[in-house]
Amino acid sequence: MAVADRLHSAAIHLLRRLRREDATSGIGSARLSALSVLVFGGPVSLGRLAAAEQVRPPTMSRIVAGLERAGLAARAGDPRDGRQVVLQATRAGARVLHRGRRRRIAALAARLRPLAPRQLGTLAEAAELIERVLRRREPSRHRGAVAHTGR
Amino acid sequence: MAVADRLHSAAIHLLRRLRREDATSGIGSARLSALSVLVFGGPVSLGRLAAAEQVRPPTMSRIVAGLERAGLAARAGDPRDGRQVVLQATRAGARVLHRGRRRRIAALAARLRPLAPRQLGTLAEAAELIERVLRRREPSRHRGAVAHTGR
DNA sequence: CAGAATAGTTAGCATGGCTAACGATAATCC
DNA sequence: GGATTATCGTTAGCCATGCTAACTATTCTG
Repeated sequence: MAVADRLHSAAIHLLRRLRREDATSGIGSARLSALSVLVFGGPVSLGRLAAAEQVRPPTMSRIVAGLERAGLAARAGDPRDGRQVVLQATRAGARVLHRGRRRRIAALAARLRPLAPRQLGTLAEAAELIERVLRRREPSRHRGAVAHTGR
Repeated sequence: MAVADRLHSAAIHLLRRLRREDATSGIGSARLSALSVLVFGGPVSLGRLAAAEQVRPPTMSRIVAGLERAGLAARAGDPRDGRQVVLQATRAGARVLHRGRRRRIAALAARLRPLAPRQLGTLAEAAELIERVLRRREPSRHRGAVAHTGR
């Protein structure tokens, strides 16, 4: 479908551009995204965080290691289950998250500024449509433990 | 700006959903994206391709090396300018592109299917707007006569 | 013709995906 | 209770993709 294709390309290029803001904020996109789950969702185990971010546990293990090294998140053992690790954002983590997010949004907003109100409306409507279709259940899949409605 | 925020989130969620499809296509998203420029846009120099893909020349150099190694694109010297390299998709490249794209956007297309034609039009227009604003020069940067390889 | 500008490449670093293999802990099954 | 099995996370090692700095080769310019 041509629309799916163009939308796909546009999303790739959009996020690729915003990556540059990440570089100046000193935190990569995977860390920023995981951190946002911790800040807005509260403490969670590593496995659940990996599932929420749709990555494998080893990947999340390394992302968390980076966050910990930077003092943005902390690990704690679960007293009831010694295998699990409970992750939580630190105060500095919350601060950095909000700052990085603002920076990305500001960069995008600057580019949208020359658009006409009608065009902005089109973008807003498109964003709404995208979120809506993504919220639907996976086509031709079981109604299992998917959840992850996004943030 | 609220629109920027919503668009940002929508793009993140969209690509996160599609990331899994990448793995099965046998070609990474950067290569797929660059290859698509070659297939649909025809022969082009490396620098222009890098600009179109919003990455730096060394990055594109390596992406092209991968495409070449896989037999999906070919380099040729520009007879008029010995510094430039002209890139072109091979037949195999075009074949792989179409197959990969189909696979990559299959999930998205399935999700868009229930939308009304007018809504699909909104999404197409939004994609076009995004690509356009991304191609503008950086706002609030000094306007040297650089033009950055133009477009 | 000498020097500046331009196009690509190479080298090296960081991030972020993955699988396979390995503990360590918990749950289950005689 | 002890052996087996299942689950959780980490480690090791692979590959892709971003970047800057520094280099070569070519072209343009003064």
